[in-house]
Amino acid sequence: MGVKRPTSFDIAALAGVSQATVSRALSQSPAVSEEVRKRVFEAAQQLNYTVDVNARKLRSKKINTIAVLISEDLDQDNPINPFFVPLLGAILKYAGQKGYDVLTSLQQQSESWSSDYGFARRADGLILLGYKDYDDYVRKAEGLSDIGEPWVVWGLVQPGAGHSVGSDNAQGAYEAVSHLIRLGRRRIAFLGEASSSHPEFRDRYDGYVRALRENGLSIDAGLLADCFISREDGAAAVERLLGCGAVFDAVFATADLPAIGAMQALQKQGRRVPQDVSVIGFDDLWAAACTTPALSTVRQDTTAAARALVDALDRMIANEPVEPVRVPTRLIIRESCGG
Amino acid sequence: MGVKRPTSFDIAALAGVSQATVSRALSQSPAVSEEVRKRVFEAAQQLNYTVDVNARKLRSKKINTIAVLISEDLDQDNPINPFFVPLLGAILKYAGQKGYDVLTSLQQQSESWSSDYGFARRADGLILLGYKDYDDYVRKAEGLSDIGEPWVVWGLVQPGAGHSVGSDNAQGAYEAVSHLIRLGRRRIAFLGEASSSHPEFRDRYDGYVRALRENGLSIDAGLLADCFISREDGAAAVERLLGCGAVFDAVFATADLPAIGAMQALQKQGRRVPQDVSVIGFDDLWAAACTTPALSTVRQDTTAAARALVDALDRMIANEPVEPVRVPTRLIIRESCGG
DNA sequence: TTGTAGGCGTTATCAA
DNA sequence: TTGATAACGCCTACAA
Repeated sequence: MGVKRPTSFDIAALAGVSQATVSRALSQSPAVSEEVRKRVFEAAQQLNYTVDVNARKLRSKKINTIAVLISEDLDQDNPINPFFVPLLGAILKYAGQKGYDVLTSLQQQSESWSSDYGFARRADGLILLGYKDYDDYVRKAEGLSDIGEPWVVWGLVQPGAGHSVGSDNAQGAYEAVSHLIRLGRRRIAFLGEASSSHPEFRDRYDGYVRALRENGLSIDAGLLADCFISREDGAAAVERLLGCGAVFDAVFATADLPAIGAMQALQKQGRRVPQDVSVIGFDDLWAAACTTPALSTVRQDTTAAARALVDALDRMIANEPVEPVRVPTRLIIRESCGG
Repeated sequence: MGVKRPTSFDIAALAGVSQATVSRALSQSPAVSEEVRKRVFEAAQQLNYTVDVNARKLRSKKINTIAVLISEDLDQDNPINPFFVPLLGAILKYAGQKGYDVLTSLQQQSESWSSDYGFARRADGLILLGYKDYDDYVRKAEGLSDIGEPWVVWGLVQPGAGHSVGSDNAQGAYEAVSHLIRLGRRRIAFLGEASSSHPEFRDRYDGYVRALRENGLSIDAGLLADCFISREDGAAAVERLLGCGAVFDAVFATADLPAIGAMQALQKQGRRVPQDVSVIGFDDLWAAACTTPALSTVRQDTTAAARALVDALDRMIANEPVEPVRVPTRLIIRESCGG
């Protein structure tokens, strides 16, 4: 209890060198002899010394910290997009390997990202996951760019915007829907939101359309069900479709949660999955393997995504040019689509 | 780009006061007139000024940061105990409300917690989630206590150890098993690990035993299946039981994941859940509502847990006495246990 | 290769 | 209530 923390001067005294040499030795400077370095390390170990990161950050202006801002509320009563979870995990892991500390913050309401993180010298750069309000997001992001604060956003792969990393949503959707068609499905419902305020979902819709077109199938507006990313949304969307008397033999949902809700609703209405209706989701949450039947889905590669995000941020921090990254997806076939 | 960051001296000049006054005004010191405070805030706003947190931490010795150390690897290929996820979320949320920054780290291997976080002045205190190796954990934790570093651990409610918060595991298990008995189940299999290196599971086992005893049922060693917390473990455990010809009409698993695996294995063997076998899990992961049948389970209250963890740490940081906390659980009845 | 000395941007201790 | 002034613990020219 109450151990007084040693400083680099204490180490210097013990090792019989100057404080500056201690600093150099501990920060791996090449300009220090092997013999001295060893003495310094021993002294440090003996006194249980560790560099005070705050003094270091203040003096060196290198923060060595990444902030991950999640724009949703994450807890038991108010869960976030569960896809962010493995993504956050992968970011923590990879950033840690690269020597970054990671500060994670749930963005409750409109705070100012730039003053809270950039100007406050809390982090070298920001990774943004999710955006409740797209316009608000854009405004804040511009604020970041204005002050030259490095940031990367997940999901929106905009041509020209260097600071974005996302899955190849159109291609992933295209492959999923093509697979359904190959299985003989012809009337494929789309569960999702095609509004412009969520470009990722828009891209998935485009992939859906392309797959249909290339196979000579037309888009039936009666098979498009607006739906966001909760299980309840998916169930409600299916019930709406059935209520309107829509006829379909497959469902493609833009996320796993609504896909699961859709399966549950179908089964409640006596439709068999996959015999009567095939279902494919998007994300590959771990729970996709827990449903009955197990859910086929388009897997987003969170490990690759995390690497791309952190690497991009790294380069921006180092003032190097950055290209947008499109992470490939992979179709995971389980039981829910048959075949 | 490259905007030069203003310092408190710039604010002082603009507001026509001394730098010290700026500091006092911005840190809500009572010793500053309303009129001056207002001028200072306006100047700060005008120059887009924010306190440099590193300088503040260095000088004040208050870090205002909590570190959450998760002793498991968290990503797509190597998922952690999914229960930690909403818990982490709730911690992020509550700690954020209390004004703490939260640093999260996946502990890959044996690092020294004390030097990395305490002595390095990275965080005021640590919250520990999970422990791969119990003995290693104990050793490191003792290292923390030796240097007077505040820390709280989730899960192990040890009498006497002030720094622990956990669910009331024994009571939760007791209620679940009692419910099964009330439903007429008599041969209740236990899926879990009763080893001493995981006291939480041990407590759940004790609850199981107490419920049986109080109802005049005896413990049948043939119904105890060793199993850790993955879905595969649960499925394997059930297959082992069936393979041995064990007869049972209910399964209580110490976590949701093995409970889900158990249900899948049972169904694959042609046993109906809940008609032939009732199943109850532990945790109430969100996926519990996605299975068929939906999984009954013992819910751990992550919101309350997060509050207890952060509050306890808070008090330890302030050098106040801390009691161990036992967070109540709640039995959630869905379809998998019948009735 | 090492030492000296100055400063990073605050907060805290004095006087005034 | 405010203003000088001295730390906080380290990094980094610059000089030796």
